[in-house]
Amino acid sequence: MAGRRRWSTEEILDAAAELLRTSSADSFSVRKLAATLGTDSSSLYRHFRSKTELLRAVADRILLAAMDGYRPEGDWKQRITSLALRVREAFGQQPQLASVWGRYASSGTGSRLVMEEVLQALRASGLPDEEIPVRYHRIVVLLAALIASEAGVSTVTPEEHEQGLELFRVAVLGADPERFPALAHFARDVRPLGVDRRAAFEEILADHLAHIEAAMPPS
Amino acid sequence: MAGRRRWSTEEILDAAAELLRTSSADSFSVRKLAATLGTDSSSLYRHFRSKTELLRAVADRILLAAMDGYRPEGDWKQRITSLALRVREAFGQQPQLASVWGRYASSGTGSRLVMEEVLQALRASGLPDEEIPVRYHRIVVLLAALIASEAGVSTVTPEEHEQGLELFRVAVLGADPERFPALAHFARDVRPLGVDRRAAFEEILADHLAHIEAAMPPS
DNA sequence: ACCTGAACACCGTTCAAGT
DNA sequence: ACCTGAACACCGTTCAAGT
Repeated sequence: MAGRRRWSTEEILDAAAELLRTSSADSFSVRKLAATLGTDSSSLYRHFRSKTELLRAVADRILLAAMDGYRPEGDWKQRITSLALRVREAFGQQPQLASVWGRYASSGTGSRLVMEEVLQALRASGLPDEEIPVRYHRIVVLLAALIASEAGVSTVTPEEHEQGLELFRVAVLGADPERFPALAHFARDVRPLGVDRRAAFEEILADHLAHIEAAMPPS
Repeated sequence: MAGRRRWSTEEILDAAAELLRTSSADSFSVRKLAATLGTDSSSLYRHFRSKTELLRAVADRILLAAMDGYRPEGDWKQRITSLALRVREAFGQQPQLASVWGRYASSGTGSRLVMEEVLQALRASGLPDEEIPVRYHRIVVLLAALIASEAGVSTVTPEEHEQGLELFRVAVLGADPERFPALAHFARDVRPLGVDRRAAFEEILADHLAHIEAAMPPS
C-alpha cells in the first residue's frame, strides 16, 4: 500500500479519498494519510495549507466521481431528488467531508456540476428567474445540513446507539403525564433522531420541493 | 475562577456550560474544563463515562435554560417557530453541543420540554393523531440538522471565511458558460452556503410548516 | 530546492500508585 | 474510599536542520 517519495497533489487526493472511503467514520487524519503514503505528515503541508483545504479538495473530487454517469431524468423535482441522493450517498459515512462541504461548498468541477444541475432543474420548473437563486440557496443549505447531520449519526458506535435508544425510551416512557401530557400520549410512536434517517431525508426534501411547486404561479 | 477539590456533578455541568458559552466555537475540551475547575481531567471521568455523555448532559441543561420563561403564543406554526429559534439561539455557536443533540437528542427535562411543546403545537394544528409522530420526527430532524450545520459554519475564522468567499467567487464567476450555462447565468445572484444562514433557517422552517398545513385535511 | 526529524502544543482516556 | 500523576496513544502544524 505504501510507495516511496515524491507524491503529486493528485495522488495525495486519490489516496485521501480512498482512505476516507475505507477508514471508518471519524478517524481520518493527516498523519494516517501520510503513513499510508509512506511519508511524514509534514510533507503534505507543501501541497495543502491545512487539513480543511485538503478535505475541501477531496470533497470536490468525490462529488465529481458521484456525478459520473449522471443524466437528468424526469421532472425538475425528480432531477433534484436523484442528485441529492447521489450527494448523500457520496458523503454518506463521512462527517468530516460532509461538514467541510456544508461550511463552504468547494470550488472545483464537482461542486460546479452539482450547482449547475440544481439551477438547471429549477429553471426547468418554470419558476421565475428572480426566485431561482434564493430557492437554490435554501435547497443546498437544506441538503448540506441533512447530509452532514446524517453522516454524524453514522459515527455512533453500536453500544452508543443502544445506549442512546435506551436513554430515549426512559425520557419518553418515563415522562410524567401531568407535566408532559402530549409526550405521554405519543410515547409509543415517537422516534429518536438517530433512526429512519434515510426516509426522513427523502421526505423532508420531497416536502420542500412540493412546497416550492405549490407556491409557483400557475403557468 | 478555580476553586479547590470535590466537585459535584451539578457544579461540573454548570462549569462546562459556562465554559462552552464563553470559549469560542470548537475549542472546548475535557482538559480545559478540568483546568478551570482546578483539577485534573482524570477526576471528571468519575462523573461521566465519556466526553459525549458529559456533552449530552450539558445540552439538556442548556435546553432547560433556553425554555425558561417560554410561553406558547400564537398559532401552532408560530409556537414551533419561536421554539426553534430558542433552540437555535441556545446552541448557536456550539457545534459540539448541537451535533451531540442531533445525534441522539438527550434524555433530560430540557429535551422533554422541547419534545412536549412540538407535540402540543402539532396537536393544536388539527393534524390527525396518527400523522403527528412522523411529522414530529421530520421537524426535529430538520431543526437539529440546520442548527448543527449553522453552528459548524460559526467555527469558520474570518480569514477562512474570506478565503471561502473568494473560492466561491472563482468557482461561480469562472465557470465556463458552455459547460455550466445555468451557473453562468445566475453567477451574480447565487450565494455560498455559509452566508445568510439565519434567514435560510427561518425560511426553510417556514416552508416546511406551511407545507404541513397545506397537506392538512380541511377541518 | 526539496524534504523531513523533531518538536510544540494540544487531545480523550486509563490506571497504578498514592493519600 | 477517593483522588491524581503519569502515561498511552493519538492529534494538526511548524520549522530548523539536513540532503
